[in-house]
Amino acid sequence: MTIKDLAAKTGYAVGTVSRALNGHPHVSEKARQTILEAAQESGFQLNTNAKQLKQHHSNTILVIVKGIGNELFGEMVESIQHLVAQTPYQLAVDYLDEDLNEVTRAVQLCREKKPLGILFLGGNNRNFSQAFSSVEIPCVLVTNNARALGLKNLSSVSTDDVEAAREAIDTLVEMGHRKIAIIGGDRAVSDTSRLRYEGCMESFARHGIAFDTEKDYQGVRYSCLDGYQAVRSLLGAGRRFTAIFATADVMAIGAIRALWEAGLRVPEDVSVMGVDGLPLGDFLVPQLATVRQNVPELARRSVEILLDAIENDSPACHEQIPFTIARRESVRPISTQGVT
Amino acid sequence: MTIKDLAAKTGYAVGTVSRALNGHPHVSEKARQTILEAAQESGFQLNTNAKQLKQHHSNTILVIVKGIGNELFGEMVESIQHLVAQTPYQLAVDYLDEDLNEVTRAVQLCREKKPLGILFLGGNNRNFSQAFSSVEIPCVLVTNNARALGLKNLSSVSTDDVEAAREAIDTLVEMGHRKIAIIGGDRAVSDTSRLRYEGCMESFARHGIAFDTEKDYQGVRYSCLDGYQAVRSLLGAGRRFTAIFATADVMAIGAIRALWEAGLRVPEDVSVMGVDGLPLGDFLVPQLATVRQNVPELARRSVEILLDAIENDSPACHEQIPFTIARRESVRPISTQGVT
DNA sequence: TTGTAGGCGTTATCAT
DNA sequence: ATGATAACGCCTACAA
Repeated sequence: MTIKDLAAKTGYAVGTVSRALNGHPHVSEKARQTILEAAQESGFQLNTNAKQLKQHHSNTILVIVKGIGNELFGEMVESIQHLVAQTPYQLAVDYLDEDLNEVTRAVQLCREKKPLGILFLGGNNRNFSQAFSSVEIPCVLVTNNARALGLKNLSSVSTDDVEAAREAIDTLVEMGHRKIAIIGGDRAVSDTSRLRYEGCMESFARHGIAFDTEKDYQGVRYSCLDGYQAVRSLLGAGRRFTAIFATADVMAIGAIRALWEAGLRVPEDVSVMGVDGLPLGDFLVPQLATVRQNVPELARRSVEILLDAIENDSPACHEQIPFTIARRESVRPISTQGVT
Repeated sequence: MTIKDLAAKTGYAVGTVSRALNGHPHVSEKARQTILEAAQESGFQLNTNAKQLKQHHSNTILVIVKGIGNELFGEMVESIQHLVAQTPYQLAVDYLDEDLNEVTRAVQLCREKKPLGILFLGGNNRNFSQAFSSVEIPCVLVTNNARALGLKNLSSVSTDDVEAAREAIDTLVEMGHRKIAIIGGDRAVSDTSRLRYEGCMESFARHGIAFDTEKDYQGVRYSCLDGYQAVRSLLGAGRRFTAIFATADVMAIGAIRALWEAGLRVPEDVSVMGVDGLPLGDFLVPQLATVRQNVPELARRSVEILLDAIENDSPACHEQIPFTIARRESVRPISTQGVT
């Protein structure tokens, strides 16, 4: 069943059928009716390949999600769908494995889908500096700050990672903690991990707290298991602390379990704070203290900035969205004395 | 940059270039070298639209995942990728919202990608009985038993939901529990929910335990929040029980939180068992008892059955993969006396 | 408003 | 082994 068959069936020419099907102007109401009806009845659908092959641009906004399994991105996609549904544009979502190159993928999808703009959910600055030059449509990188890249068509909307980590540590310090261990990502690989590490160091410096990165920073992957193992190696190495800052909620969850197995209670013996604000954290016992990213706002500004760039050719800009520190049950104030 | 440009550049004809690029036979070693090199150098990539438009079948195996956010499927996709990587076939993964129709999508993707076969991760039997007839390639539905549908080209690999639920309840009963509440899905909507409910009832019947579905079965959605709310309404309605069986781990997590807020400890006051075997469950305090689905095996058999159907035209078959009951910290035996 | 025809980039079928 | 050429299904000028 092709557009030709539909043409034959309705007595119109393929051109008219195409126009009717795509809601283009210059089609009589009668023709539109007849054609749409026939299409409906026969279950006809346009062949995307032929369509995209021919079209020089669609009216699609593309979302490239890096890393399925990242719950935060799941929420964000929902928000984005909501927002874009209120515009004349279509949304296409593409999920990519964590370890694949999102920019390479974008280049490919640009040729295939010819989107109006791209929203990257997650990504690595290095990939952008290497391969982004051949992307010419406006894009927004969500989650990372891309200002330093200085790319003309790449905006960014992110949480201030340095500030977020600094405030997390500030909070713990305010509560009386001075011996804090950090479970983060690999700073050599992930921009975010590096920035969060820097934020931690700033806070330590301001408070005159010594921190032994070699011994009290664990650079691991973002998973429960890695958080669990990180705490075990800290404890195994004889490190002692009254608080742990994990730069992702999932790592914090693993950390809590490892502490529990070692006979340490949260928050009685050790306070634990994560980052992200996963919905799951609200249901844990104890509820997980966290640096909560403002997902709806990240989504809203990303879409706004992208649309503005598409419609008004606005130049790239870089925004940071405020976060909030959620002091939940997994942290508690301690007297500065009682350090283990 | 098209295949024509490459032809001009290398001095060969487009036909030769196409063959070389696709690894087809009847291309001289010299031509292959020259062309591949030129393609490499200029970063040329085939246009998927044109390719798929022309091809009458690809060598792709398609995976349609229904419901991002389902961690179990994430694991399964990984296993599948591993397995298919050892075959000459390519894998394409398509993610679909929970509430969209996976069969409609399959029909569309068949026209677009012309895959050799499809693996459905999750799906609704009703959708299959309605719209599957126009799919003609071999398919495997993973997670649901599709035997009853009697479709010639649809196999299935699943966990026996009736049996799984029955054994879960059996386990709780063996531990001395007789007052058990159930948090499940909507039996009118989900096949799986209905079967698990039946399994529970079978176990109750065998043990001569009365169960008041109206009051002690909560049909909700599969989320932490729904599990949480379900327990609150149970308690609010004055229901008392020594154990809860939640037909998904995420609901169990929410349930535990609600119990905790009501001053009930797990497992001291109430035992909780889930279904799925999410990796996360291992890191909770208490570790979540669960009916653990055998994900690697589900993946392995699904792929094997699909390949067998593709390569040998084997008829559809329906397998159940054994599960295991993981008695973890969230359940405990009680004396039959001490019912709250 | 409607019809006609050329071409999008590729594969595949012919010859050569 | 290689080259020419006709589709694939659709969009889009342009002509009517």
